[in-house]
Amino acid sequence: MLQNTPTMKEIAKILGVSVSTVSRALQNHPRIGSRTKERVKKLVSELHYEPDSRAINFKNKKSFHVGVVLPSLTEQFFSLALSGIEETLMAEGYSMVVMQSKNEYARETAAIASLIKHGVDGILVSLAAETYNKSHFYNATHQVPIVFFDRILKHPRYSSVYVDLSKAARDMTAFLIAKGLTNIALINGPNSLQATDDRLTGYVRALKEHDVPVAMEYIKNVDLSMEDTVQKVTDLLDLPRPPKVIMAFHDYIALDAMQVCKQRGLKINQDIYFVTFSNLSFCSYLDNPPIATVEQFPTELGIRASGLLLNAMQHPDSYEPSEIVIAPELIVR
Amino acid sequence: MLQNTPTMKEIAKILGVSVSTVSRALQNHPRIGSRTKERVKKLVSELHYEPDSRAINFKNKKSFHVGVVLPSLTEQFFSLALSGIEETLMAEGYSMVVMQSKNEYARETAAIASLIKHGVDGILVSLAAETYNKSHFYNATHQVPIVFFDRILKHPRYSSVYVDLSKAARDMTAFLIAKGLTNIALINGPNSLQATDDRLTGYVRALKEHDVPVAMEYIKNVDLSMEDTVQKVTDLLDLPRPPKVIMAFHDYIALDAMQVCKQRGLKINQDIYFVTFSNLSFCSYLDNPPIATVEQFPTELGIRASGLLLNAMQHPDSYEPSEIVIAPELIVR
DNA sequence: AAAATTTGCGCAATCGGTTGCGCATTCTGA
DNA sequence: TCAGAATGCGCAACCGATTGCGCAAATTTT
Repeated sequence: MLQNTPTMKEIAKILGVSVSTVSRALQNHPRIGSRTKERVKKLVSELHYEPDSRAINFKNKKSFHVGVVLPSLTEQFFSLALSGIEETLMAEGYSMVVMQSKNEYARETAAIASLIKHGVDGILVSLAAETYNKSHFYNATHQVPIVFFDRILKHPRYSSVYVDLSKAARDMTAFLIAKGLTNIALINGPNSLQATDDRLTGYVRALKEHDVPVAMEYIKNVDLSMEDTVQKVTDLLDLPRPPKVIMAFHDYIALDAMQVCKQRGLKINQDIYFVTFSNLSFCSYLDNPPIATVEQFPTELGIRASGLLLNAMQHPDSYEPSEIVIAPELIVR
Repeated sequence: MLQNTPTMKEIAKILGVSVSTVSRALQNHPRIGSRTKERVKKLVSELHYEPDSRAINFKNKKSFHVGVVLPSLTEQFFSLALSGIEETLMAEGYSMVVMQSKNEYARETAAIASLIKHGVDGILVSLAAETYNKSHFYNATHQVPIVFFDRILKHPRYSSVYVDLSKAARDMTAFLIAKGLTNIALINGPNSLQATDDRLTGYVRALKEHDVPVAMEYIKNVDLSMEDTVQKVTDLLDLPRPPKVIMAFHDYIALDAMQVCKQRGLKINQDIYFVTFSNLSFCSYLDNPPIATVEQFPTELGIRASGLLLNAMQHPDSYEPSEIVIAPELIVR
């Protein structure tokens, strides 16, 4: 059923010319006669000849493929980033090989190895939550340039693009304090991520700047399971002086937390308030959405990261790792 | 900064053996002495030698890449399908090159052409809403096997995997009638999609089976813009006998439709009911979610489609196009 | 009409591996 | 001790395209 396209050799044989003539005819080389060019082109289109891209990539030592490794394909944040990446790469003739780590260290390592094996020209990575050991990147870097985005690896050797979450947390906290809401709990992400640090830093800084005491019992880290979220929220609500606001690092965490609150008879946006760090579209459809959130511009993140990588791939000699920090935007609903 | 790995030639020269010996030593060929094998492997690991995948792919006439073309990366349905595809392909050593058509014909054509150029071994496609002309697939098929999923192209030449939406619509309609809700409006998708036909067929069939008259003014098609949805819902509500239920082909369409209803003072799940065809996770967080929906098993869809494609790629000679129909599941909340 | 160009095309190397075949050398058995 | 087998390794072709160089014929120049 699948007929394979002919090779240049076959074209050449039929026409009684050499392979090099066919090659040059197709490139409109000036030293090939116009009569010959026409004959070649005619036969090429008749036989639906297509050059073997594998052969060309081999010769050129390029594949025009970029690997993308991210925690999850189904999280809207990464989908949006991926969409930006795809558009940017397509415009430059590159295509995108996508793998998900599912936040597992083993998968991430396997993905990087697989990408290298498949011969990508560069890699974009957003780290898995589980990744403590980073040695797989140090090896991979021998082969191709790597750019980190969002969940980055701070290291002078790598380029990275990320959102200033410290500022986001600081602005958000300041906003809440200004509204008179000072009992702010922070439900933060896994400690392995730089972003978790950053949010905490911004939160603490804002509290101190406004002379609000930092209550350690208000600061929780959750893994990404629903059970853990339920547990931590329960802990918070059971405190002698429960928080008036819950600052959740992710919209889905906030949604789960809201369920817990509702079950305990608390009215959202009345007895307790929520704010989050990811401005996911569907939250605007909720009857009682979080009162404020942070726009992190995921698509922009993807675009900028691909831009850095394209630059690294196209000018490998002059490539120097760099860092792009995107300013978050506080959104009050 | 990026040091390139040595080639076999260099390894061979250092060791004073031939390239073929190095190659065979790395493959544990029985005719190579164990002493030599060790020397080769030692040097190989010292120099961090990695075989050039482009050379190997070239020789093997395989790239172990599969192209995936879908309307959007940011729609949860396709994200889930993509996730299933990724897992299935990874398990077999294939990786996935993703491109989005954004429902545009031109982008879809360009994507297919680009994938062929990049030398993928097979392609998975979910059609763009705008795609009326399908000739780009007929050409591509000369090169590699193509499998359609969800938004399929019915043609004996192609394999396809899709959900039986006719049955879904029929079951859903029957469920509503059984609840005594007979004034059912259908907000359907673009006419270019097979799924749109199927939903209409199932809807009409169920109505007829239960002797409910089919009201043409209850049947609307929307493009994927919010404005159009608002317009069509307004039209429905302005009817002398407005519908009691709105059956929306997509959750986001339902959400937009709900907003219109709310603005007109209608109470969701009281004055008017909603049902949808896509069981997106966040709807369960709504205070008044659609009373029923259809699980379409998008991940399963992706898995099955990749399975068919893997089979086609691994056994190209015995490959015969086939069709997999997945049964939808009615979910009553 | 001879010399200098220009035009048209083929030869062969190359990219980095894989693999069939053949040639030594060593080992085995009678 | 000597044929036959087993072992260890190299030569060279090959995958499909690109490209520098060279050679001959046609064309232009003097």
